[in-house]
Amino acid sequence: MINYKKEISNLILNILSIDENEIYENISLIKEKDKGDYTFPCFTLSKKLKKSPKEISDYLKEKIIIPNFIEKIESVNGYLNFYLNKEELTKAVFKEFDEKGYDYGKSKIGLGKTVLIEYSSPNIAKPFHIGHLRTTVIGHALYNIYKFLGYNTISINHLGDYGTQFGKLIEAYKLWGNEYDLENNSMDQMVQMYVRINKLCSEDEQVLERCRENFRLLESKDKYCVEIWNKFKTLSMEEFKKIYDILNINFDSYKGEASYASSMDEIISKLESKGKITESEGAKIVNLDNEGISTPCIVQKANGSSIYATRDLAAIIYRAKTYDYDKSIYVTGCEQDLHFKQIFAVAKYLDLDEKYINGLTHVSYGMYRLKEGKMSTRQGNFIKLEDILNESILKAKEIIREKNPDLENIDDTAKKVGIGAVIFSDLYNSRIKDEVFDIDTMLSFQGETSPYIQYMYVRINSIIKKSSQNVLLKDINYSKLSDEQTYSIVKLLYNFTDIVIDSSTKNEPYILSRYLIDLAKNYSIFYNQNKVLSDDIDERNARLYLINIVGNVLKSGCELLGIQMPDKM
RNA sequence: GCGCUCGUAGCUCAGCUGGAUAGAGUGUUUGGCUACGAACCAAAAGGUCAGGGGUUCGAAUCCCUUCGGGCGCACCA
Repeated sequence: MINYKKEISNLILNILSIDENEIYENISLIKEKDKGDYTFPCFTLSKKLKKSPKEISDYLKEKIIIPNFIEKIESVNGYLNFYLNKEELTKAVFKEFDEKGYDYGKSKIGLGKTVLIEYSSPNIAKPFHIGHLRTTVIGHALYNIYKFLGYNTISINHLGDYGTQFGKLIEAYKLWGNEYDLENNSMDQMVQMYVRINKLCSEDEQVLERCRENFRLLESKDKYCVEIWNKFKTLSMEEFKKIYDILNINFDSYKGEASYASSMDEIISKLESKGKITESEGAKIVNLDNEGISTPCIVQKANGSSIYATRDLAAIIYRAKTYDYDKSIYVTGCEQDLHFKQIFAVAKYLDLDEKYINGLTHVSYGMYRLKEGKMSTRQGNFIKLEDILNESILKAKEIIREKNPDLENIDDTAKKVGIGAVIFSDLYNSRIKDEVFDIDTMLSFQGETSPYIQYMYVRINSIIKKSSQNVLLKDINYSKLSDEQTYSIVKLLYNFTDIVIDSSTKNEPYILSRYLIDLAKNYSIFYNQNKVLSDDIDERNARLYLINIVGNVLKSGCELLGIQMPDKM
């Protein structure tokens, strides 16, 4: 479709010989109503041209020859405001939809580029709690978004299947293995063991030492330790699969931390050959003062076993070789900010192509906190995600029973609505904000929520169904689409791709979430003021075509967020 | 103590690569279902953009500073 910003900047460039970028960057969308669509503020040119902003904008208004896609230009107090030709814009949007259908909005800007997204990455033998929701839904949304833009996208579940925590579990199993029935309710049992051993560790330093030793044994392939480790791993994966099935998520790779441990020696020797390693209290560390990071990075523990930083470094090398990535995104909580700063800095010393270093991106997000305080698996203080999801589905079911008792396949719909609400509530704000976990907000189905969007979608659906018409582009009489509500919708539809691109460059799904609310809201206003199935055939056709595009964008947008669209609700 | 980060309406948050009168939702008050679904729409009230200073034609947005919250700071991940 036509790029208005670019076209408008060309119009100005034809008159003034000024750096193209300076013009282009200054052109922006107008937020206020009735002031036009795009504006070019002339203030920055004022000094350069030694004229007042108003003189410049007046001059430009006189000089610019108005092309077809512009309706009019106004000069207001130094702002040069452009009003688009509504019919031309509507035609462009409709034509695009006619050509692409459900693929409307898809882009090819990512073609030939590979993006890795590491997300979710739960820890084996620990419950999938509400704190894992953010990485999971943000990562999944980004995965879909990059894919939509044409990137070769690979999702990686970097399972937390290694580390001292397993030494702890092994120790717990040694001590009390016969007290727990791991065959039934395995996750709950494992968690109880984990909480119990952590309590003991905090009371008795010697127990903690034994746990570290267990992990060292595991890493050196001690048969007994490996056996227990595998047992925990298998049981945990079954549990995680249940969650991923509910959320409809698959990963391209489940390669966990353990698989990188064997590369530790290679990393250490490479760093040593560069003279980057120093010993401190028996451990091997990399000093990062030169990188502006005052905390050094430990790459090998005093007892010789590996540490997560080393395994993450090994993963970088592996992924560079295996995937030849252009961008490698890590979706984790902000408490790991320092960790990623450190390993991204150390990675510079590993002889990797600069492309791989520059592509490393940490996408961090704020903490979920409980009203009662911080969540901690170690202390057994957490909310299971599964419980939240089930509660939300149940609530959706109740509301459907009340509002639409005759609906068929209630279960399937309740799932789409209930799960959607949980996902959406997590994707509606910028990542960095801390969130106090509030079940009522999360399970709210009114206002700025996914059920709102879904509701608009199903209403569109039933109108289209009732019309039993398939309107063709050639039958559209554009003069029937000249009202303000329609134009607001058309402009939003035009912006869809830009919104998705913006979400990807900022790695912020909320930009898309808010756009979908905006579109749904504008549709609702339109719906309340205009009868779609009008007696005027032209009007009816035009409106049917319009709302069909709205429905498609709402659906594909929601699917990008990982939210499924019901046909009825 | 040092580093990172956040502070906008009663509450939850947009707006932050500077641009026109700071916006939503929710809650409160009020109005609207015999048009295509009221999980909706309309209206009212609600603001010292944490405080102070600076840069600028112009600051919620950039810089400095104070205060307050969160996170991190060596063998957990």
